[in-house]
Formats: sequence, C-alpha cells, structure tokens
Amino acid sequence: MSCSYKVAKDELYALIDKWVRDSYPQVQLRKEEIYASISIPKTEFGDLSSSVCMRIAKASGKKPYDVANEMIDQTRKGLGKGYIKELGNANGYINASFDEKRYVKDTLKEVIELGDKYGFSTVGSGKKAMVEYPSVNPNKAWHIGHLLNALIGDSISNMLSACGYSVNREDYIDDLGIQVAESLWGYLNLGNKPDKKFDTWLGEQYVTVNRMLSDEKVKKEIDALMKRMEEGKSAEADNGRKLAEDCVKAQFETASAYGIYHDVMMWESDIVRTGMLEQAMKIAVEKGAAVKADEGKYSGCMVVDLKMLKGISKEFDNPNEESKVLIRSNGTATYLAKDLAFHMWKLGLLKGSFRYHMFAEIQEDGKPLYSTGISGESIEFGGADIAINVIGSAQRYPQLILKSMFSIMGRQDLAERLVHVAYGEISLKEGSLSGRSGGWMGKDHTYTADSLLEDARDRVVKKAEESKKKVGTADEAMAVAIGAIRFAFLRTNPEKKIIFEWDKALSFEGSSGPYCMYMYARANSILEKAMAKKVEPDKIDFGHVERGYDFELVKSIGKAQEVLEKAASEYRPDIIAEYLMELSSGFSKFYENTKVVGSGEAEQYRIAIVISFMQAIGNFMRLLGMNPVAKM
RNA sequence: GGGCACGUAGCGCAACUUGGAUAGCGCAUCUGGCUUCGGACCAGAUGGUUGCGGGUUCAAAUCCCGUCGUGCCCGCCA
Repeated sequence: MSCSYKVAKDELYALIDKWVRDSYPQVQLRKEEIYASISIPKTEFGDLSSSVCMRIAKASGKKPYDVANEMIDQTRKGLGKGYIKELGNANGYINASFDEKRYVKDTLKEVIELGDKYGFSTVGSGKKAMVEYPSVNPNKAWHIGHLLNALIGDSISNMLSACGYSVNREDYIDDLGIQVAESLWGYLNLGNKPDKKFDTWLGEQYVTVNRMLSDEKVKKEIDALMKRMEEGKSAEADNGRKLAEDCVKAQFETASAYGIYHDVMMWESDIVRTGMLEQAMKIAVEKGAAVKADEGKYSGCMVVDLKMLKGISKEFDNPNEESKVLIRSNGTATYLAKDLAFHMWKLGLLKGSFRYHMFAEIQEDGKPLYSTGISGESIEFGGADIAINVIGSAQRYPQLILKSMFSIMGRQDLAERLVHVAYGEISLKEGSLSGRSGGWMGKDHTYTADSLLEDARDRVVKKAEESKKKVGTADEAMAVAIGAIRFAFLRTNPEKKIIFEWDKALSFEGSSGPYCMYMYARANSILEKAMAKKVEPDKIDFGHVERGYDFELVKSIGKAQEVLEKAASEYRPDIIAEYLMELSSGFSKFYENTKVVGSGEAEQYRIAIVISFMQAIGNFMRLLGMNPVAKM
C-alpha cells in the first residue's frame, strides 16, 4: 500500500511523462529528472507543482508559459480519474490541484486501517541491517556526546525497522584499551570506594589517574597492567574484564532509562581470542590487502599499502604516510586490524565463532540482550546486508581506510554496504567533553546523560505545576522529559557540530519535543470529550471537507511514507523531527480554528482527522524514541 | 603541507544530493488573543547583499573555480 501523496505524485509524473513522450520526443527526460521537477508549492499555487516546462521551453525554443498551456490543453481529458482534479499554469509552472474530498477520504481511511503501521514502508524487506552505537569505552559514564551517538543509532535502527529491514542493534565494547588499564590501576591503587553510580565513579577515577601519568612509576605500572590484560589468562585480565562489565552494567541502566536498547554487545577481547582476527588477516593477505613489510620504517609489521588506495578518494592521492599498520612488529594488532576482522564478520566475509550469553534477559522492548563471552550459545548475528556505524566525524579517515580495504580486496560491493554515519561531536562553550581530562565534569553541571535526564524531568514537573491544570503522572512526566531531550538532540543534521547549552537543549517551547507531545495530548483530550474513539471510515460524510486547515493537515499526514523513506535512506533522524513539527503545527492551527466536538454533521469527519493525526504523529514520534502521552 | 566538514536574520536550524515562483521554521523582540474541545498554544509585525570574489545559465543558497574564517583528521593510540 502506498500513501495517497505518493500516488498523487506518481499520477502527475505519469501525466508529464506521457505528454513529453507524445509531444516532445526529442527531449529525453529521465524518470528522476521529472520527479525532481515536482515539488510542493505554497498553498495558493496548488497541491503539487512541476517546473518541467522550463526545460522543455529551453529545448524547443518556446516560452515556458506557452509550453505549459500546451501541456494543460493536451492532458486535460486525462484528469479526474485520480487525485489530480485540475492543472493550472503560472508563469510556466504546472500547478496541480487535488480532488480534496477523494484525497482526504483515502488518506484518512488508510491511516485508520494501517494503524501502527501507517507511514511505514517495505523498501528494506528481506534485508538485514546491523547498526553499531554508541560503543562507549567501558570505564566512564555516558556523557551527552555519547548520548547523542546512542540516540542517532537508536533512531536510525527504528527507521530501518519501519522500512522493513531486519535490524540488529549492536554495541561494541573496547575492553582492551589503555583507558581500561588506567581505570583498573586506579581501582586497585587509589584506595577509593564507589560512592555513586559505578560508571560515574569509575570515570572520576580515570580522570584522577590521568593527572598522575606524569609520574613515571605510575605509567610503568599501567603499561605492565595493559600488557597482562592483552595477553589474557591472568588475574589482571580477569579483573579488567570484570571492571569493564560492572561499568557496562551501569551504562546499561542509563540506556534503559532513555529507552535505548541493543540486541548484542560485542567485546573486543572476544574478537581476538576467538581467532577471528587471525582468520581475517589470512584473508586480507590472500586478497592482497595486507603485506608484510621487510624493511624501512615499518619493518616487521603487517601493513596495508596506502598507494593501493589511490583513486578511491582524494585523501589517498598524496598520502602523508605510505602504509597503515595492521599488526605491529611485536605481534599485537592495531585497532584497524580488529575493526577489519569485525567488519568482515558483519558483512559475511568471515564466519563468526563467538559464543553468546544473556546479559539481560528481557529489556523493556521485550527482547533479550546478548553479549559475547567465553562460553554460551552459538548464535549468528553477523552476515548483514548493510553495516551502519554511528561514529563521530573525527573518525572519518580511519573509517574510510576500513571501507577502502574492502575495495582493494575486490569487494567493492561490500565497501558500498559499509556506511559511516558521521556526526559532529558535542562540545561546551568552555571546551571539550573529554573523558580523559574530565571536561564532562563541568562547572555548573555534570554533563552526564543521567544528570541531564534527571534535570529534564524536574523541569517537566515544575512546568506542570506552574500551569493551571496539574495533569500527568510521574511516568508521563518522564516520557515528556525523554521526548524533550531526544527531540533536541535529533532535530538537526547529525553532521552539524553542536555547542551544547543546557537551557536551550531543555527548551519546552516552539520547535521542541514537548510541543509535539502537547499537541498529541490535546488531541487526546478532544477524543475524550467526544467519547467516540472509534469512527467507521466508510460512514463518514466527506462532504464537509474544505480547503482549509483540515485539508492542509491531511496533506501533511499523507506525506508520511515518503518522509520516512527519505530519512531512512539518508540516515537522518532530523528529517523525522522536522516532519513531527509540521504535523504538530498543522494540528495546532486546525484545532484553534475548527470546532470538533459538537460540530454536528461534520463531527465524525473531524474526529477522524484527530484520530489520524494522533496515529500518524504517534508512529513517527516512536521512530525517534518519543512516547506520546495522554496528559502532560 | 595534504584532506574532510561547516559558514544562511541577534541566536539555533531548514532548503544544497536532483538549479526554478516572494529563501522557510523556531527562539528572542514588539502588538494582539484564555467565562468558548488544555495558553507547553494561536494570530500579526520587525529582522536576510545565503562569508567574500568570479564563472556557467533564461534562472544560483544550490553547480564550477578561487578566496577567507571555524572545527576536525593525517600515530607500530584506540
């Protein structure tokens, strides 16, 4: 089923296409070119518009206005069968007007029939997507930057899922890094006891240890600790993993509070000890992507020759370095090598030999969370059609190398299926949110995801108390707080870098989560007053449809599927956020100007609009992880 | 030095991929609207040489070239 807006657009396309073929066969227009010429104009011009006559005019040497007249004359008899009722000519633009009664009727009917599936798509049916986020080091609490990553990943997963993809939500845990060694050293030597949420406390220890690194003795001890951890099979290795697991458990609480879930947690140490790294290197050597360097700077290392990447991207035209190290001369693997192995597995080039156990039996999304480990079930999470990595834009270069390695292995197809969703990292006016130096422990706030949510909830409760009617439960207040944060974090293009300002992020007015949720709650109130939550689409009298706020709102509702497909294909939750605002403000104008309850014969029709609005906006709020509430 | 991203009203953003009508939206500011389905709202107003300079085009925020500014990346770190 295709939403009526798309059907109408296809209809205009078909009219144009046929006319161009018949009348101007010498003008070759591709399908995409015609679609690109079609847009939604200002209301006074009509419901759909095309600038195609400008191009025809150029090719034929005529005036756009005359060409448009020709087009309208010759297609007039084809109208009236679908949604497009008439065509107009304004300075050469073709403006189409819908048969509003038919359009509204079909749209509302579709929304009510499809319910929770309204606006969704099947473009990804039969395909598997693996989305990785936020992959925070297991030695600190999530700060607001990590939260942004997780919210982007969560929303993209939701969008892909709504497009029919089977989605695996995965979190990569780097438990072998120097940061864990430093934290472990602090845990063992500083003599402090946890006096707060474990991840926050451990993050503080990490900052303290970092300030002690100028002490050579401390540094030496940490290096030794790190080496023991990497080698595995020691008390230190077990301690490191245990510490990381405790931290991840605390981080998991934060994720759950925000409604962020995963299917599986992949531990870096498990990639190494399952032997997958070794297999991956074998494949890379066979396919010519990795070579052993016998002399020079990288003597003794396994490297990827960057000259081979020439032509893939301008970045490789004049590389500063000749090679990138995969395996160090001492035999240990770099991050790139582990990442390569991991992504070979994700894309099905390498079979996994992971063992999984349950980390959490049932999350609030109703599904279990698995984790890799030394023992457990043998499940296969890999072998995805697309692998999406939500990673900061600072890591563009390493991600590009990773992707390019598939190209030089002769697997351009896999390179194309590996997507880096780059987002601009969040900073504060006073500087970066570094976990190492403690930027997240700001002057006025602790910039953790936990404290942000806590403060947001307090503000929602306070706001509710200030308003005349005190409505909404504690759960609803929490939902509004989450909605406010999620919307604020997702409303702009991920690539945009954000200077975080606490008060602005928690704005409840204008373009905000609470605005959208408020409109939903008000719509709900109208329904309660109407005491008629069910309407039968077939019995509604659509004679009351007018060209006004009601029609405009329905037009917006009708765009849902196209909006989702665009947002999902570009991995851009902000497109959904913008659409939520369009729906909300459309509804707001509608109810300010139109009486619903007690409007006589028009009542059923208007109730149907309210129901459809709630259904559409509810479905799309959930894509961003916002849960609509009945009262707030 | 090389590369990548970004630059649109006082502030925060959209439109750029695929060039089209008067560059949209929110905040802030100003004016008006609650005995009428919830004022976390609505109506209206003010505010723009789209960083700058060229080029292509009937048409440029959008494409091309140059330039300036900001951030990031270029390690046997992860």
